[in-house]
Amino acid sequence: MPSLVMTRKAMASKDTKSAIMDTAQALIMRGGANAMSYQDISEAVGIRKASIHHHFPTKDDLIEAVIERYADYIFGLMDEIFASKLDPGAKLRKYAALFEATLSEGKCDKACLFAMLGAELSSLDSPATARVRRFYQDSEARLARVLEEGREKGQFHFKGDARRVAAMYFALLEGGALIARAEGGAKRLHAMVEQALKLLQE
Amino acid sequence: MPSLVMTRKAMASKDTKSAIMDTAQALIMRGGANAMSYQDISEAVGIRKASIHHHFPTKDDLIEAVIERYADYIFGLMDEIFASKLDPGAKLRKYAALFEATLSEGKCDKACLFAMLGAELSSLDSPATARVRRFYQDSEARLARVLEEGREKGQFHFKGDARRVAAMYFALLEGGALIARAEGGAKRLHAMVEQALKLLQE
DNA sequence: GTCTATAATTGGATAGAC
DNA sequence: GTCTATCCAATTATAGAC
Repeated sequence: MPSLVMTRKAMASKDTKSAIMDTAQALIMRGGANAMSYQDISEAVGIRKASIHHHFPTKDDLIEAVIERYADYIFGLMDEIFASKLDPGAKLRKYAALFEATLSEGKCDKACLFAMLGAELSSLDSPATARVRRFYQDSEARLARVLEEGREKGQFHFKGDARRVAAMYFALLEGGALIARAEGGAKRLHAMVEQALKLLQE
Repeated sequence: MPSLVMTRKAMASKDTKSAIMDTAQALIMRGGANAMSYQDISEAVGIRKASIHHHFPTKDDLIEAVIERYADYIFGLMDEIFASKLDPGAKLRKYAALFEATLSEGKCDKACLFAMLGAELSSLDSPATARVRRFYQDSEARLARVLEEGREKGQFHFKGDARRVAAMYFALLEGGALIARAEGGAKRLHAMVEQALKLLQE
């Protein structure tokens, strides 16, 4: 079941650098960048704090590397789903399923990396801030295309700019995952998504 | 213009304790609890770090006090809006306007306190975690009542459980505020809200 | 209730041996 | 590329004078 986290196979720590990034990513998705420390990573990966600095001189370097890799991974998945032969509704569901699957993994404690960083925007350096902004833009642009496609095919019924509906759906997923983490988990998020799609399709 | 932040009048630091809480709340709404320190508060309020400990022995005590006060304040506003003579659609808009106004204040850097804490759930102590959960539940329960009212009056058109739609609308607001902070601000969040209401009303 | 002073810990980061 | 050792700054928190 694909999720926002790379699969075991894809993340199977081939090298130390990847292992560090995998751990950092998991920690950020759990508690945010401010709650992620070199000490935590050190213990999880099994190397010393100083060794991490060899791969990522500063914490901002590490965050940036994780961000970049995550964005590439997500947009890869998104493009695959959205370019498929599925009908528009199924595409939106499959995309949402990534968020749901992330909540299902482990202890239901991970949300989208960019939802976490969005909350911590004020502590991020300016390249990271810009990257977060771009992730939101690019996600919404892709969603807007699928929504427009669905409207043209008569599957979705809404008035106005598809980009607005895209922004709505995206905010629902990012916010919904954060909220569902507190209670209900994947099932709860799924219910929100289905409700939104019902409104779009009737 | 009322927002999620207490108005100047209501928060005008009558006493040091309130001033500390006001500052702590603002800092959490900006960058989260992990990014809020006694040092920051000390500088903003104009007292020494040690003095803060006299009012709030531990950081968790401070967070809990802020949480409790904030929840009371928000539910006070919500109940006032939802008990008014406004039609259901107007009630939902007025509630959303609180989130929008929060983004408009100052540097567009504040989101709902509980959106921030939701992201940092894993670093919170268990009373705080429980309080976050309850805030989500209680918010959704109130929204569900208004949605049901709107459906009965024929203003809203949706199928299924009103609580699901409530969860959707709430997630949209909490997530939308986080995202709109990165770009677009209040106007952007407003567009998402209007789009959601359009889907509900047509 | 506020201050000075200080403890105890942790965080990010560097130098240099192996 | 990893380690030990160390540094410096920032936190949370306490003790005790005023």
